[in-house]
Amino acid sequence: MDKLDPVFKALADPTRRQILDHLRGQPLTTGDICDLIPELSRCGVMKHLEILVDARLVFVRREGRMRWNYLNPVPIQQIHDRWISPYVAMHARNLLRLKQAVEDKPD
Amino acid sequence: MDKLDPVFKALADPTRRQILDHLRGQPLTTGDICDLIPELSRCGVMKHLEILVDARLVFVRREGRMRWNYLNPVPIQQIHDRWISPYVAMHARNLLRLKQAVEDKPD
DNA sequence: ACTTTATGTTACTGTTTAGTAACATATCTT
DNA sequence: AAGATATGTTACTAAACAGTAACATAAAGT
Repeated sequence: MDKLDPVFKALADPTRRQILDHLRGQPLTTGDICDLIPELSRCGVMKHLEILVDARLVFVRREGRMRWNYLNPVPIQQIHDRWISPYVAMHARNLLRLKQAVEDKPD
Repeated sequence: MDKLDPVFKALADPTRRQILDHLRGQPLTTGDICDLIPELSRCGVMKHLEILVDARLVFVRREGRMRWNYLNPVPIQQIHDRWISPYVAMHARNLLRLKQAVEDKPD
Protein backbone atom coordinates (compact mmCIF):
# COMPACT_ATOMS: atom_id res chain seq x y z
CA MET A 1 0.00 0.00 0.00
CA ASP A 2 2.86 2.36 0.80
CA LYS A 3 4.06 1.92 -2.76
CA LEU A 4 0.82 3.54 -3.87
CA ASP A 5 1.31 6.67 -1.76
CA PRO A 6 3.04 8.60 -4.59
CA VAL A 7 0.08 7.68 -6.79
CA PHE A 8 -2.45 9.14 -4.34
CA LYS A 9 -0.28 12.24 -4.02
CA ALA A 10 0.01 12.57 -7.80
CA LEU A 11 -3.76 12.32 -8.20
CA ALA A 12 -4.35 15.01 -5.55
CA ASP A 13 -3.65 17.83 -8.02
CA PRO A 14 -6.39 18.82 -10.51
CA THR A 15 -3.85 19.83 -13.19
CA ARG A 16 -2.26 16.37 -13.03
CA ARG A 17 -5.65 14.68 -13.30
CA GLN A 18 -6.33 16.91 -16.30
CA ILE A 19 -3.07 15.77 -17.93
CA LEU A 20 -3.97 12.12 -17.33
CA ASP A 21 -7.43 12.71 -18.85
CA HIS A 22 -5.78 14.15 -21.97
CA LEU A 23 -3.44 11.14 -22.20
CA ARG A 24 -6.34 8.70 -21.99
CA GLY A 25 -7.16 9.17 -25.67
CA GLN A 26 -3.62 9.10 -27.10
CA PRO A 27 0.00 9.73 -26.17
CA LEU A 28 1.08 13.37 -26.38
CA THR A 29 4.36 15.23 -26.61
CA THR A 30 5.26 17.65 -23.83
CA GLY A 31 4.58 20.50 -26.27
CA ASP A 32 1.10 19.14 -26.99
CA ILE A 33 0.32 19.12 -23.28
CA CYS A 34 1.58 22.69 -22.90
CA ASP A 35 -0.78 23.77 -25.69
CA LEU A 36 -3.68 22.02 -23.95
CA ILE A 37 -2.94 23.81 -20.64
CA PRO A 38 -2.14 27.38 -21.72
CA GLU A 39 -2.67 28.81 -18.23
CA LEU A 40 0.50 27.04 -17.04
CA SER A 41 4.12 27.60 -18.07
CA ARG A 42 6.09 24.86 -19.81
CA CYS A 43 8.24 24.40 -16.71
CA GLY A 44 5.11 23.90 -14.62
CA VAL A 45 3.87 21.24 -17.02
CA MET A 46 7.22 19.46 -16.92
CA LYS A 47 7.22 19.41 -13.12
CA HIS A 48 3.79 17.83 -13.08
CA LEU A 49 4.93 15.28 -15.67
CA GLU A 50 7.93 14.42 -13.51
CA ILE A 51 5.65 13.69 -10.55
CA LEU A 52 3.40 11.56 -12.77
CA VAL A 53 6.42 9.62 -14.08
CA ASP A 54 7.71 9.05 -10.54
CA ALA A 55 4.30 7.61 -9.65
CA ARG A 56 4.48 5.37 -12.76
CA LEU A 57 1.26 6.91 -14.05
CA VAL A 58 3.09 8.16 -17.15
CA PHE A 59 5.97 6.64 -19.05
CA VAL A 60 8.13 8.29 -21.69
CA ARG A 61 9.37 7.25 -25.12
CA ARG A 62 11.93 9.53 -26.74
CA GLU A 63 11.78 10.05 -30.48
CA GLY A 64 14.42 12.46 -31.78
CA ARG A 65 13.90 15.74 -29.99
CA MET A 66 10.35 14.81 -29.10
CA ARG A 67 9.26 13.27 -25.85
CA TRP A 68 6.10 11.15 -26.10
CA ASN A 69 4.18 10.80 -22.84
CA TYR A 70 2.05 7.66 -22.44
CA LEU A 71 -0.58 6.94 -19.81
CA ASN A 72 -0.02 3.84 -17.67
CA PRO A 73 -3.38 2.89 -16.11
CA VAL A 74 -1.93 0.12 -13.91
CA PRO A 75 -1.37 2.19 -10.73
CA ILE A 76 -4.95 3.48 -10.89
CA GLN A 77 -6.16 -0.08 -11.32
CA GLN A 78 -4.12 -1.06 -8.25
CA ILE A 79 -5.55 1.77 -6.15
CA HIS A 80 -8.97 0.62 -7.22
CA ASP A 81 -8.35 -3.03 -6.36
CA ARG A 82 -6.39 -2.57 -3.14
CA TRP A 83 -8.01 0.45 -1.56
CA ILE A 84 -11.21 1.72 -3.17
CA SER A 85 -13.12 -1.51 -3.70
CA PRO A 86 -13.83 -2.18 0.03
CA TYR A 87 -15.44 1.25 0.27
CA VAL A 88 -17.52 0.66 -2.83
CA ALA A 89 -18.62 -2.67 -1.33
CA MET A 90 -19.53 -0.91 1.92
CA HIS A 91 -21.57 1.65 0.03
CA ALA A 92 -23.43 -1.10 -1.81
CA ARG A 93 -24.24 -2.82 1.50
CA ASN A 94 -25.51 0.47 2.96
CA LEU A 95 -27.77 1.05 -0.02
CA LEU A 96 -29.16 -2.46 0.21
CA ARG A 97 -29.85 -2.04 3.91
CA LEU A 98 -31.60 1.27 3.25
CA LYS A 99 -33.67 -0.25 0.46
CA GLN A 100 -34.80 -3.13 2.66
CA ALA A 101 -35.62 -0.79 5.54
CA VAL A 102 -37.84 1.24 3.23
CA GLU A 103 -39.56 -1.83 1.83
CA ASP A 104 -40.14 -3.43 5.25
CA LYS A 105 -41.59 -0.31 6.72
CA PRO A 106 -45.35 -0.75 7.36
CA ASP A 107 -47.51 2.13 6.11
CA MET B 1 -15.53 16.86 -10.77
CA ASP B 2 -14.29 20.01 -9.05
CA LYS B 3 -16.52 19.14 -6.10
CA LEU B 4 -14.42 15.98 -5.69
CA ASP B 5 -11.12 17.84 -5.50
CA PRO B 6 -11.17 18.08 -1.66
CA VAL B 7 -11.79 14.32 -1.63
CA PHE B 8 -8.69 13.58 -3.73
CA LYS B 9 -6.68 15.96 -1.51
CA ALA B 10 -7.99 14.31 1.65
CA LEU B 11 -7.03 10.87 0.34
CA ALA B 12 -3.50 12.03 -0.52
CA ASP B 13 -2.33 11.70 3.11
CA PRO B 14 -1.52 8.21 4.45
CA THR B 15 -2.61 9.10 8.01
CA ARG B 16 -6.03 10.14 6.73
CA ARG B 17 -6.39 6.93 4.73
CA GLN B 18 -5.46 5.06 7.92
CA ILE B 19 -8.22 6.88 9.83
CA LEU B 20 -10.75 6.00 7.14
CA ASP B 21 -9.65 2.36 7.25
CA HIS B 22 -10.25 2.33 11.01
CA LEU B 23 -13.71 3.86 10.55
CA ARG B 24 -14.68 1.21 8.00
CA GLY B 25 -15.49 -1.32 10.75
CA GLN B 26 -17.32 0.95 13.17
CA PRO B 27 -17.69 4.61 14.18
CA LEU B 28 -15.07 5.84 16.64
CA THR B 29 -14.73 8.74 19.04
CA THR B 30 -11.90 11.18 18.54
CA GLY B 31 -10.20 9.68 21.60
CA ASP B 32 -10.43 6.19 20.11
CA ILE B 33 -8.69 7.43 16.97
CA CYS B 34 -5.95 9.09 19.01
CA ASP B 35 -5.33 5.78 20.79
CA LEU B 36 -5.08 4.01 17.42
CA ILE B 37 -2.53 6.53 16.10
CA PRO B 38 -0.21 7.08 19.08
CA GLU B 39 2.57 8.54 16.96
CA LEU B 40 0.45 11.67 16.37
CA SER B 41 -0.76 14.30 18.85
CA ARG B 42 -4.46 14.78 19.52
CA CYS B 43 -4.36 18.13 17.74
CA GLY B 44 -2.87 16.48 14.68
CA VAL B 45 -5.64 13.89 14.66
CA MET B 46 -8.29 16.59 14.95
CA LYS B 47 -6.82 18.53 12.04
CA HIS B 48 -6.95 15.45 9.85
CA LEU B 49 -10.53 14.80 10.97
CA GLU B 50 -11.47 18.36 10.04
CA ILE B 51 -10.10 17.85 6.52
CA LEU B 52 -12.01 14.56 6.24
CA VAL B 53 -15.24 16.24 7.43
CA ASP B 54 -14.78 19.07 4.91
CA ALA B 55 -14.44 16.46 2.16
CA ARG B 56 -17.67 14.79 3.46
CA LEU B 57 -15.71 11.55 3.96
CA VAL B 58 -16.53 11.67 7.69
CA PHE B 59 -19.59 12.97 9.48
CA VAL B 60 -20.00 13.64 13.18
CA ARG B 61 -22.68 12.85 15.75
CA ARG B 62 -22.31 14.46 19.16
CA GLU B 63 -23.32 12.45 22.21
CA GLY B 64 -22.72 14.28 25.47
CA ARG B 65 -19.06 15.19 25.59
CA MET B 66 -18.23 12.50 23.06
CA ARG B 67 -17.83 13.06 19.35
CA TRP B 68 -18.61 10.00 17.23
CA ASN B 69 -16.93 9.99 13.82
CA TYR B 70 -18.68 8.02 11.06
CA LEU B 71 -17.33 7.04 7.67
CA ASN B 72 -19.30 8.25 4.65
CA PRO B 73 -18.34 6.07 1.67
CA VAL B 74 -20.34 8.13 -0.87
CA PRO B 75 -17.51 10.47 -2.02
CA ILE B 76 -15.23 7.48 -2.61
CA GLN B 77 -18.00 5.83 -4.61
CA GLN B 78 -18.35 9.04 -6.65
CA ILE B 79 -14.63 9.22 -7.34
CA HIS B 80 -14.80 5.65 -8.47
CA ASP B 81 -17.79 6.19 -10.77
CA ARG B 82 -16.82 9.58 -12.21
CA TRP B 83 -13.06 9.35 -12.49
CA ILE B 84 -11.49 5.97 -11.86
CA SER B 85 -13.76 3.68 -13.85
CA PRO B 86 -12.63 4.91 -17.32
CA TYR B 87 -9.04 4.06 -16.38
CA VAL B 88 -10.05 0.63 -15.13
CA ALA B 89 -11.88 0.08 -18.41
CA MET B 90 -8.80 1.19 -20.36
CA HIS B 91 -6.65 -1.23 -18.41
CA ALA B 92 -9.07 -4.07 -19.16
CA ARG B 93 -8.95 -3.24 -22.89
CA ASN B 94 -5.15 -3.20 -22.81
CA LEU B 95 -5.02 -6.60 -21.13
CA LEU B 96 -7.47 -8.04 -23.64
CA ARG B 97 -5.41 -6.67 -26.54
CA LEU B 98 -2.25 -8.14 -25.03
CA LYS B 99 -3.91 -11.50 -24.50
CA GLN B 100 -5.11 -11.63 -28.10
CA ALA B 101 -1.72 -10.60 -29.43
CA VAL B 102 -0.12 -13.45 -27.52
CA GLU B 103 -2.71 -15.98 -28.70
CA ASP B 104 -2.54 -14.87 -32.33
CA LYS B 105 1.23 -15.05 -32.44
CA PRO B 106 2.36 -17.95 -34.62
CA ASP B 107 5.04 -20.14 -33.00
C1' DA C 1 -19.11 22.59 43.77
C1' DC C 2 -14.82 20.25 42.28
C1' DT C 3 -12.20 17.22 39.53
C1' DT C 4 -11.63 14.54 35.61
C1' DT C 5 -12.48 13.57 30.93
C1' DA C 6 -13.32 14.68 26.09
C1' DT C 7 -13.22 17.86 22.80
C1' DG C 8 -12.54 22.64 20.53
C1' DT C 9 -9.62 26.90 19.17
C1' DT C 10 -5.78 29.88 18.19
C1' DA C 11 -1.21 30.86 17.16
C1' DC C 12 3.12 29.49 15.75
C1' DT C 13 6.90 26.62 13.22
C1' DG C 14 9.22 23.81 9.84
C1' DT C 15 8.46 21.32 5.52
C1' DT C 16 6.59 20.50 1.20
C1' DT C 17 4.54 21.95 -3.02
C1' DA C 18 3.34 24.83 -7.15
C1' DG C 19 5.02 27.93 -10.10
C1' DT C 20 8.37 30.83 -12.70
C1' DA C 21 12.68 32.56 -14.79
C1' DA C 22 17.03 31.92 -16.70
C1' DC C 23 20.03 29.17 -18.74
C1' DA C 24 21.55 24.69 -21.12
C1' DT C 25 21.36 20.81 -24.31
C1' DA C 26 20.02 18.28 -28.27
C1' DT C 27 17.73 17.71 -32.71
C1' DC C 28 15.84 19.21 -37.04
C1' DT C 29 15.68 22.23 -41.23
C1' DT C 30 17.79 24.68 -44.78
C1' DA D 1 27.12 25.76 -40.17
C1' DA D 2 23.21 28.62 -38.43
C1' DG D 3 18.85 29.31 -36.80
C1' DA D 4 14.67 27.31 -35.10
C1' DT D 5 12.43 23.92 -32.32
C1' DA D 6 11.73 20.74 -28.35
C1' DT D 7 13.08 19.47 -24.15
C1' DG D 8 16.03 19.42 -19.72
C1' DT D 9 18.11 21.68 -15.37
C1' DT D 10 18.93 24.76 -11.57
C1' DA D 11 17.71 28.22 -8.47
C1' DC D 12 14.44 30.97 -6.44
C1' DT D 13 9.70 32.63 -4.44
C1' DA D 14 5.08 32.34 -2.53
C1' DA D 15 1.53 29.53 -0.82
C1' DA D 16 -0.23 25.42 1.33
C1' DC D 17 0.26 21.77 4.67
C1' DA D 18 1.48 18.89 8.82
C1' DG D 19 2.35 19.16 13.34
C1' DT D 20 2.61 21.03 18.12
C1' DA D 21 1.73 23.82 22.30
C1' DA D 22 -1.11 26.49 25.09
C1' DC D 23 -5.28 27.72 26.36
C1' DA D 24 -10.58 27.22 26.45
C1' DT D 25 -15.08 24.97 26.87
C1' DA D 26 -18.25 21.64 28.32
C1' DA D 27 -20.15 17.36 30.14
C1' DA D 28 -19.73 13.43 33.84
C1' DG D 29 -18.60 11.48 38.13
C1' DT D 30 -18.27 12.12 43.15
